[in-house]
Amino acid sequence: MLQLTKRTEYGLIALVHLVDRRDEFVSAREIGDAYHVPRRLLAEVLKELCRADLLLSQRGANGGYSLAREPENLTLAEAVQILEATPSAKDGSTCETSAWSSCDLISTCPIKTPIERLRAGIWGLLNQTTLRDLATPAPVNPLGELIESAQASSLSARLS
Amino acid sequence: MLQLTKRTEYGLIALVHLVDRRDEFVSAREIGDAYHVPRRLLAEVLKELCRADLLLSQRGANGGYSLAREPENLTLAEAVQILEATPSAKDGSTCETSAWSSCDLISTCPIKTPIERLRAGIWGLLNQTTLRDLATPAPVNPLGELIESAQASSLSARLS
DNA sequence: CCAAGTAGCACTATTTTGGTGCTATTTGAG
DNA sequence: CTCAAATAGCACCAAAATAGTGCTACTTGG
Repeated sequence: MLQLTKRTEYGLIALVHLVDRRDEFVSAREIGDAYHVPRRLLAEVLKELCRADLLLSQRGANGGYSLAREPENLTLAEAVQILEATPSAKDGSTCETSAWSSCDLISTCPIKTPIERLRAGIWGLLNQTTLRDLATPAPVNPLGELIESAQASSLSARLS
Repeated sequence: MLQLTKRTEYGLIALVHLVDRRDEFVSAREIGDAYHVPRRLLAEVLKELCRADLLLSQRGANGGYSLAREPENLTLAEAVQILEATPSAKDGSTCETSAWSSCDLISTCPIKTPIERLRAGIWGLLNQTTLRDLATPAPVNPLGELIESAQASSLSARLS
């Protein structure tokens, strides 16, 4: 099931924040304070991202988190897949068979139900968009174009 | 909050089903039976779509539902917005100020938080895709291209 | 040694979701 | 005229998901 939850929101905020601080370890406290996000919950999300090897962690004083990869080759698909994962579905085996994993979605890809096509489309968007795209305000990325079109069509929709 | 729920799934299934039955009234029973969807729940969803003027309804024997518009000019954005609407947020005033309405999303469109950009991107995709696109198996539509890219990238992801 | 961190897990209150019950109304057909 | 098959409109419930917190253990720089 596609869900963009607070966990995802906090996780993406943190990831974007870390883009500007490469080769540095940033604490959960700092990020939480910067965006007025519940510190403890954010910490929990960061731990998840760390377990999934999207982040590196440094324990102890002056510790914190840092991107484990260049923002250019970290797709939102990866991040969202981790952030939206149900805590119950963390056993690795059922993780891959969930409705949201790319594999079963694609393996049955003469797609049947409409919602599966829609999910696949959104998945494609997430796969095309990197953390760099998300962090860059310029509209020269997949997200940018789709945001443009959202603007246009919503404007016409307001007139109906 | 973006959520693709069962309601949305059932609603989209029904809408697609109705594409092939223009100028005809199809009962909730028929659709429910055809896709093994709980009849009562589907009926509830169809009523919602009807209240939102996406469907026309005919009461009484031989009654049912029919598309109120050509599939070409019914965007998924509209459908999803209605189907995902919380029953509590059905008061029309707060409906427009929810995080998911296009208007407030766009009005503040020097977008701030990452998740808002992401939501706008998904919204753009939904705005570009019509019910016709969803009903058409051919990949000559926005969804199709993104599904292609989902296939490609998931394949490469499997190798990592 | 200690303060500031992360690691890990369990737990709770609230909200959301999926689904059902019930009654009223409409309408075509026998 | 009556009945069966529909939609219309609520209200309701159980189960699941979500957001958030508590607590303890471990690590590490100063």
